[in-house]
Amino acid sequence: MSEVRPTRAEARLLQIERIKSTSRRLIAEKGAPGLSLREVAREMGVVSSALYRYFPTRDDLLTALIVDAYNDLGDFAERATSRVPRDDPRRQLQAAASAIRKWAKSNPHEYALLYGSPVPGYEAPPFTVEPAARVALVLSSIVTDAWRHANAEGRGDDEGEALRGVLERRTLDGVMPGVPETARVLSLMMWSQIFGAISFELFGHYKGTVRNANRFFAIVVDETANLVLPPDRGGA
Amino acid sequence: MSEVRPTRAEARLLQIERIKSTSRRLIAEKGAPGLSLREVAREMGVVSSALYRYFPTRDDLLTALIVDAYNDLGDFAERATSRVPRDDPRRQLQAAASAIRKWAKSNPHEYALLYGSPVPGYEAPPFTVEPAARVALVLSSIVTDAWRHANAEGRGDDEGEALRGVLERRTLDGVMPGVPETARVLSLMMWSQIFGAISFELFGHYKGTVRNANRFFAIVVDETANLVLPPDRGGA
DNA sequence: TTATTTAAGAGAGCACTGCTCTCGCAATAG
DNA sequence: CTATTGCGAGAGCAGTGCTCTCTTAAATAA
Repeated sequence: MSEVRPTRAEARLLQIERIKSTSRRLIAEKGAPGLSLREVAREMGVVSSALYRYFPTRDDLLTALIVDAYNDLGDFAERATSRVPRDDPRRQLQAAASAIRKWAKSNPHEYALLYGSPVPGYEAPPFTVEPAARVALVLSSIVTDAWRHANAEGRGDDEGEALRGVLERRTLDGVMPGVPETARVLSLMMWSQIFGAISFELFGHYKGTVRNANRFFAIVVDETANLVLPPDRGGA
Repeated sequence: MSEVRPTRAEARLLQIERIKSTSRRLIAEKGAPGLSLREVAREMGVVSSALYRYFPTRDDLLTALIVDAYNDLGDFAERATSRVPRDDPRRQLQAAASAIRKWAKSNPHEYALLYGSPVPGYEAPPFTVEPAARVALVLSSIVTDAWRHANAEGRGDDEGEALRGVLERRTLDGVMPGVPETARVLSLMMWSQIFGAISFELFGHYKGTVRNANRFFAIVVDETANLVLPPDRGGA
């Protein structure tokens, strides 16, 4: 009979989920900085102090939402990538980038929470790092796979030599094995380029200059793909 | 004798300047979202309601600070560019980009105010557009000058043909006359690339991947310069 | 100069915020 | 059955943006 009425632990998880979902709703309406615990409580028909049983502070609630959002975006990008055949890394990059942009445009306030100004004084807890890295992982593994299958070489090893010390070794050796140093550096560049373009579009900086944002973004992704992908031999 | 004691209009401008400078100081310490009118007033030894004689609302004060910051950044980038000989557009781009990055790292909270998440519900007043465009103008005129002096052609006109309709015509025709459509599009790409890289660095997204941010940024700028500058004929 | 209009700061007050604390009630554990 | 623990309610504190009224002083008009 412990199923008709939820046990205490179940009820707790359920309530946490309810808090997060109404918070997400309010953020979608008014943005994350304006999220008010009291309003969340009001929406739930509960008094504000009750929320502190679940999240000791407003920042903790925001952190939980950030982690969820990172995972949501990561899932979305992963699924979009996996729908493209592995032997077409260029189209995989396009799919991943488009998915990221689509997610951003569907969840602009959550995107701003992840990639906009960090809250001053807010230090991201360590457990947010891994979910945050998932999107970057999607992009970097496309590049890694492409190089693995191409068996090609970088732009010249003297250039690779000149890049010694630019990147952290330990983190990237595990993620992008066998990729020439040049392509690794350019992958990070691609990463910030994609998010930079999305942020500029979403935050209104393109107003007055870019007319067709879809096509502009496609060009941006294609150009950066030229930089990071191995030179194809005879392909289309 | 109307100089020992300032006239009313002078005193007003002086007080406005005092409000903005203490606001800037507080923003530098705690970030723009946490800026409190009451704290500004307290710091000035004045009661909070007095500030409303000068700025009808908190957003208006922030807008004034944003305009000042855009102009400050624009000046800074312009001066840095002008210190480089006109016949070396690559070094001009590097100088401009480095200046932007330096300004951002010296004024991180103001940078976040300009290029981070827009305040939800905050619509940038029209008079902020021109100061905001100044930095972009610095970059685009370097590219424009380079193409003018090179007298070169784009990457092929079929490609330029394919780009029809991507950009707004009127605004860009006045700013980048004589530059092939491809280079125009890539200039906007460079713009968002530079700011994307700076934002990622400043907002902590490179933690764990980029080790030497200075060198990484130099590489990013150099690579984007390859895209936007006309192919040089025989130069170093 | 005198009278009048105008600008500016002081201070009280309203509705809101995050957060703390105490108090009861109900579900769980021993 | 009793003791413990978890949770919601409610009051309260210090802070916020913003409005309103009152008083004083400066600029302007007569």
